[in-house]
Amino acid sequence: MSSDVGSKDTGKVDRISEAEHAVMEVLWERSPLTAAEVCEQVCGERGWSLATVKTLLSRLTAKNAIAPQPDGRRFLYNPVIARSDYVGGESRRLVDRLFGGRAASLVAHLAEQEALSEDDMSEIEALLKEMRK
Amino acid sequence: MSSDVGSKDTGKVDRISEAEHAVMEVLWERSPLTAAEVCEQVCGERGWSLATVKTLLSRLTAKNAIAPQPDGRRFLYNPVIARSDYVGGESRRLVDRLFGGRAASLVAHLAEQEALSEDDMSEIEALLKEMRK
DNA sequence: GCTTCATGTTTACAAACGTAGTCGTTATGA
DNA sequence: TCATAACGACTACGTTTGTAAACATGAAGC
Repeated sequence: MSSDVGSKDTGKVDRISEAEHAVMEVLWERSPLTAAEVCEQVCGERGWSLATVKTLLSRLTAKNAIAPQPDGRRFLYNPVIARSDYVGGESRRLVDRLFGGRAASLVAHLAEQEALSEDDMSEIEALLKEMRK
Repeated sequence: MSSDVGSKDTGKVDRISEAEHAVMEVLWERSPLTAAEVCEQVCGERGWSLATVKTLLSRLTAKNAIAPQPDGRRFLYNPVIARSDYVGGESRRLVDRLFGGRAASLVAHLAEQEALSEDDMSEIEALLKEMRK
């Protein structure tokens, strides 16, 4: 599949930038989509032009984050990496970088900063209780 | 206090990049420090030259993240922004961007990904219990 | 057939970033 | 007094990112 011997096609995905991430969110929400359809979802919100979306789709394709599937004249774009993988990776990066890899420290910090509402806390407690057994 | 009328000195701090953050960590650990001293702490670890550290210190100063305090021929650098503020900001950004602002979702995700050890979970539970009343 | 529209590809360009070298100046030891 | 080392300031340069225009090409209506 997709031979092309000699091209560097490690299955490894590059880091996704902020703008690129906005496009990924659209595709995670619903896919496959055309460039125009992606634009419909984000161009308004971010004040982008279709050209911008096209560029981002190209870059994401180059980064192996999405896969263009030919559909006549155009392409339909599909996410290649799962949202949960991305989210997990980013979360881990943050925890590693800022909390020495200790996830509990992150929660502690959020709690101290009052970043956690009473509801959040109950929810987390319930979650943990569930996890535990 | 640092009059200098006319210069754009909003107390607002710019976003700190990854490399810059490494320097901040050193200064948060101990300060004030000279450029050479900062280098002693990170140049080995990151394979940087002293020149690189000097550049980063300049940029951080321009971003109002640190404040150079004259000491004869040289400067001693101090963090201006608190580590907890930075950490809080970054955490919030992540939660907003990836979890729709719901911190509990982040914790849920970490839990599902087995990113939380048994110890982490106990620790968090204890923390929450403490917080609650 | 020819104009027009949609679409991917190429090129552009400024700002931010990572990484570092050079320059000018002053303290300092010989 | 003179060479040298230590510093901050300035300059440099390739890459990534944000944002988009120009271009080529094929589809589609007229």
